[in-house]
Amino acid sequence: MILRTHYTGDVTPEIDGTEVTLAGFAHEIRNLGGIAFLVLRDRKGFAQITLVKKLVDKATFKKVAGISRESVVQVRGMVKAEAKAPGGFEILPTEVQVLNAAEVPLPMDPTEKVECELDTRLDSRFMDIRRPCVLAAFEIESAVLRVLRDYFYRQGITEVFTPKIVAAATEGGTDLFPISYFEREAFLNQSPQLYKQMLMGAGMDRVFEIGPIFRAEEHDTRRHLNEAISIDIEVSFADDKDVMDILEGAVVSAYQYVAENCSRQLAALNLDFQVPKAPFKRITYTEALELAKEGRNVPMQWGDDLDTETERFLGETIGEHYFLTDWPSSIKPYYTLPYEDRPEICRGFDLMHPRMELASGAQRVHDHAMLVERIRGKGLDPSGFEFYLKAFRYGMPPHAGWGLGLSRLIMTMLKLENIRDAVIFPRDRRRLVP
RNA sequence: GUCCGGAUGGUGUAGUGGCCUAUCAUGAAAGCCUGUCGAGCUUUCGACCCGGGUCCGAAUCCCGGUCCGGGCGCCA
Repeated sequence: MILRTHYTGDVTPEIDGTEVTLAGFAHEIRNLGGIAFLVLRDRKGFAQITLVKKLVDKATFKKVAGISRESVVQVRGMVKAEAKAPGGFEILPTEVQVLNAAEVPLPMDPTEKVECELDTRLDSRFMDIRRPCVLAAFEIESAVLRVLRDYFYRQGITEVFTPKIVAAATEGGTDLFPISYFEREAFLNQSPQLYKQMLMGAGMDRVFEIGPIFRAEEHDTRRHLNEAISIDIEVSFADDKDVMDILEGAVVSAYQYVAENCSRQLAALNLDFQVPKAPFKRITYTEALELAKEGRNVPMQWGDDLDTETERFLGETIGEHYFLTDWPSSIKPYYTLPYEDRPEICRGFDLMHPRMELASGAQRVHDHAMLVERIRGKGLDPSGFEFYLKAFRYGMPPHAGWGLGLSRLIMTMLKLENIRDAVIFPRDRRRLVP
């Protein structure tokens, strides 16, 4: 049996006289002597429970006055429209139950009277998420996932899951987490890349996956974590330009849906929310390098990866989402297809937000011989990729795809300072608990 | 990994060799109070990251460690 009839957010002055049962947390208790107020909080807002000493029995008044903050309470009572109360209504209780008392002192203050450091918040994340502005980000994340799935299904893309426990440690340069797999060593996968490409060879034609990726890099920044959720797609008989259109559409749909459906959460975050306009600017790597050289006077060679400072400069200069295209083949992975007439550049692209990279993708190499050659060219041994290469020998359609970091999308969308604010239980170099 | 900064009640902070028996806010405990909405008022409680050193004297200076924040690097 559900222990509430209404969420606080569903109660309005218009239902004056209705009996409701609310359940949630004791946000604050203010006892003024002859009158006491209990503010009950649930995920949709607050409700003021008003106890007038003369009107409620002595035991109830005393019990409410003694409730510790953040205890779980259930309140049955009458809705009364009341201009003096926050939200224009209050609840006159007939019954107040403490379902589970909270210990004191609290590990942090969910009412936000006192600031709290991120590390302290993460140590008590369950309590941190009781704060409306923290909860709002995760509710928006859920909305984004919902609309993206919807967007993919509308385009006839099939949702799949690929393994997170893998044998290959030879995919590329990044560090993998080794794990013990019965009598063998295995690894946590850093990307579904090879698997979603194999599914193109399987004739699934268009697939997407939303799932975790693991990177053992010892990076230590506000925009990297060692466990992240990646939104990946792969599309057959499509090129880089086609999947860039899909990516741009995905990002705009996400913003659009949030703007239309998450006003309460956006208000909790106090955001001035703008939906980006498609089409996004597309500039080539070479153009970006020129722009950076002109604007910043920093020695950068063609073929260097763009450093953080250059990325930031480009972001400030362009000021909105943009694609960086036509990268040097040397700094993109082996599966990125080089231009036929100019093999020094390739059909790889990054989707950039002014603050950081959000996604990267490419038209892929689908020719077996070229793929083997490209793997060798990166100093890797093709024999380690046999399970993958096999799919390229029996009919592999031309294909393209991308991977988008969910938390970075949310972080930039909601102007969060730290990626840890966009992940419920983040995993970084130091944090393994909770 | 590296550079810079930091660690003081449950939480957030003040403090730059003696004035620290450590500031303020929040919190907690007790009391007063009938319209609070960060309620108000009174009383009380609660802290110098760990180890070593310098000094008559260390929260404060030095060394080592641990942890944290920010920048960069790394991030096929």
